[in-house]
Amino acid sequence: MRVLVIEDDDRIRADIQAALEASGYVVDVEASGEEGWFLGDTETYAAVVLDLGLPGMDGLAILKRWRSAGRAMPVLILTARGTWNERVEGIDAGADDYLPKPFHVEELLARLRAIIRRTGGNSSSVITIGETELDERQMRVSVRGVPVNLSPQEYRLVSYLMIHNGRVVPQQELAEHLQSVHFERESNAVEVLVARVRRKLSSVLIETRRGFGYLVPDGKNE
Amino acid sequence: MRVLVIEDDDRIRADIQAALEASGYVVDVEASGEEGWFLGDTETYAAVVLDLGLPGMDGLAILKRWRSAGRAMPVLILTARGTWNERVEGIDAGADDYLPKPFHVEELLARLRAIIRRTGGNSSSVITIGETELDERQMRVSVRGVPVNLSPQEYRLVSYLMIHNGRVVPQQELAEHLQSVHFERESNAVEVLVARVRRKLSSVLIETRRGFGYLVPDGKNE
DNA sequence: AACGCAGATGACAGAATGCTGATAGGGTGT
DNA sequence: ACACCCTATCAGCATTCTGTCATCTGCGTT
Repeated sequence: MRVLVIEDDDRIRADIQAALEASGYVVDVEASGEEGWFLGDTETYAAVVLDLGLPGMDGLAILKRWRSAGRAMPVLILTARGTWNERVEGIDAGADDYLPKPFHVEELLARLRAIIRRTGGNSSSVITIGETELDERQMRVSVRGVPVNLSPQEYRLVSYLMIHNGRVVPQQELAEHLQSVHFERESNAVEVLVARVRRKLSSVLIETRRGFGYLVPDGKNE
Repeated sequence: MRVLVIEDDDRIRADIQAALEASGYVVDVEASGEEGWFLGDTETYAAVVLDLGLPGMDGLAILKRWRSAGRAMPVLILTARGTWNERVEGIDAGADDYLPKPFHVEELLARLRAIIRRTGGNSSSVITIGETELDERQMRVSVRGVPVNLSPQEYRLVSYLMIHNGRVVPQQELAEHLQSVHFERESNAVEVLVARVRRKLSSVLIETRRGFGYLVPDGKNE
């Protein structure tokens, strides 16, 4: 389950990212409104957490541009100004829910789950690439219909790569997403992880792009 | 049987809550319209008691949003203004019954029983997964037809997992739902609870997703 | 063909996670 | 006051996870 977070406050953004990742989401974060808009316009997300008080392009403007371009993913709006008017404005612009700051991360998680469920995030939570299937709701990976027992880190790796299928993901990015505080210097933890996953999946799902990163090929010609 | 009460008057709310709990319902109370809407939208209730004269989001607006989002639980409307017009409006918005203030708690109980009975015959109150059966109306869990004696906490755990079957539920979320507030990561209460439930059910209903949470697999019938 | 280096693999140990039985405090009904 | 059930906590145990190291492998360049 991939979620986009657009929030300029470093602290809040980090908090949200940590909480979402702890809940098993794959998180893209963005501080700038422009970059955020671009990502939401071009990538596919299960949901978006959108701050209204952004420098540059305003949150509401972003939302309106998405909606008028036909992007229908559920959007949860954050704002410091908790006025009723603003809430109405947000809903009118096409927001699915609204959360005034300050908020508890737990509430953010609950509301996010709610809007994802409401917009049918259930049905579209299975990604199939070749013989490998990823069920995000059950957090389960199967090859030829047989469930594979993956450790948390292994699952995160596979889901991240499969969700970003068709794109070369740099090792650096993977390492950051796996966020294990431990690796500092020249660690080959990612490589070890990839090896473990490959053995368990016994398939050619993950390709190596020497010098660049890893790639799960596009699943669109099936 | 879980019931949601949305009413801003403290006195009335407390009265209703006391009466309902005395009748064996599990009651969530909420004074704010927004929070109430959110709960009704995200949680599962056997019925809702909804006051119309709420500050913030109006009762009718709440009801309409639920209905247009497909939430079908029976709703009993309360109002101080006992006009015929308003009654029609409420019914149009999707209310199942209407009770003008002031009222006797006995009448509230009777009408609540009535609308629950009326809409409760539907199949959605029984969930079967494998050999395990959850009857939400009777708040009873059976394995191979044999009723299992569960404590309140145990029942909440099982019902929550079964209602959310097919989805990995994080320990954190479970702990919150069991709403014993003093949960930190320093407690393994959830694990203990799961262990007890497993022993009582003597079945493999609840799977562990190490590092993520617990999962009751899909029952293929939803 | 040789070489250098990014990546792959196997082994290992400390850490993390979950399970279980025992215990005790709290609440309820008698 | 007493007995009983429920439930939170603790401690110990078993298992799994995961980063690191040492050592290969093989790709791509020279």
